[in-house]
Amino acid sequence: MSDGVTPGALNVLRERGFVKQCTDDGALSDLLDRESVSFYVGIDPTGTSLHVGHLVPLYAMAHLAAHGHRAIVIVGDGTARIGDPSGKTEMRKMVSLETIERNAAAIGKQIEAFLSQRGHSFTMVNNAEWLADLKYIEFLRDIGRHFSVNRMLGFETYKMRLETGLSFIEFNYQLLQSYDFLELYRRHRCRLQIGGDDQWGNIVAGADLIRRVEGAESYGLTFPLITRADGKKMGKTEKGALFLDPELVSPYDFFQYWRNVPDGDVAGFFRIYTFLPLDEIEALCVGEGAQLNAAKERLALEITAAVHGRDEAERVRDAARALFAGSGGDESAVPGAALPRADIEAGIIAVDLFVRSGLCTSNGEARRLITQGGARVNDRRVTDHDQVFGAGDVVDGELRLRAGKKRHFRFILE
RNA sequence: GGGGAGUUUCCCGAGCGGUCAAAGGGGGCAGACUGUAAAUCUGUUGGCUACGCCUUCGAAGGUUCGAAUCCUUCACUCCCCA
Repeated sequence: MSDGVTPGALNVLRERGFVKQCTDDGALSDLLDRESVSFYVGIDPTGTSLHVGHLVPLYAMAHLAAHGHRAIVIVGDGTARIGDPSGKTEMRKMVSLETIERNAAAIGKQIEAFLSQRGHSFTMVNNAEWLADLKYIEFLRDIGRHFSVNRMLGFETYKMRLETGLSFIEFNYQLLQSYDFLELYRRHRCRLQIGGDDQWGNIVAGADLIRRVEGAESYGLTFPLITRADGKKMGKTEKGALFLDPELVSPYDFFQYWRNVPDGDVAGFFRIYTFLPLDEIEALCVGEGAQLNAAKERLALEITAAVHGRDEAERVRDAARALFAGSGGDESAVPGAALPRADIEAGIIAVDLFVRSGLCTSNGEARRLITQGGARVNDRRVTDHDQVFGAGDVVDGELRLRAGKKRHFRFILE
């Protein structure tokens, strides 16, 4: 019996909708109730920032940590050099070593920021530690012999790739990930691996390997693939993925993404992407119409707080309110940029203004926006492409642009 | 190694010597409606110093007054045979 363990961890995950598949529900539940368990999740360092897709494992980690279990994260340095074919229809691009290292460091920081907010910590390991110096012959003899090609070919992920082509290097990914699990078991007594459902095959293979080599039980648990009620891709915006890095996606835009989620997703997203107690979630989501709309604001607030901090979340929430409800509150969190005083005094025509703000990507687009009546400056519709804005249009040191109903931008005079 | 099919604008997918910035669908954007939702309807959707010009149809050359469309070479993908 270890100290600090709160029972019911698996149950919490299940109730909140984190569990898609589990290798042995009962046994894992018992284990988690009995002792502090080291568990791991692997994250591919394919970019400089995590995106909302990574939020599910992050929340799962936080829940498990809250129950006294210890998180290990592999930002797959060694495996990233191969690329996991699971769920992919095409071979993944290989990335350079330096890129991987830089990405891994950035991602580590984000995980750290997320977990530390709730007082949790985690261990980050680099699987290059044991993968880099593997000897091929030894690996084949000690590890490879436990894998049946026949069985692997039966896995859905490989079957799919057999149609389109699967290179040998990718076919080995499962062995390496299994070996990771084994090494973590040896080094940290890691008994549980969690991951997306596309990882099921790899996770099970790892647990099998540990049983064969070490004669020990270990477990795997996968999360469901999160989809949206409207069929849009989760976390995808016009501009691309919804990243956690505020440099890539402003907290305001991050907030707005959740604020505009389809009705049918609200309750489910509350359970996965917030830490609110279930009864509170239920109470928030009972209504429809205006009530549900209000619940969305809360949803957006909570998620933004978990990622960017409470203060920032409230700031952007207030800004959004000011913009949409016209309550005239603090709008400082609305995305904007500085505008040199001299520029505005010289006068800027409408088209240029919108392009410069980034609200439109080309003059043509700006003209179209104006023609279609979607362009506003200081809440007045712009009707002429060449309308000139000058110092006299500056209100409270700002020029406020709007494209359509939802996209806002502030030019701040300096 | 041999034979066949293919690579088109954000995606899918027509086009097969001029009338092609390239049909249609999806997606995006805007308008109406609304709850900052969904559904629906309408418009729009390469760029520009804009009745004209420039860039785009895997890459590079060539034929032609003129090419996404024809020829040559290269790259990649898929299929069949070994």
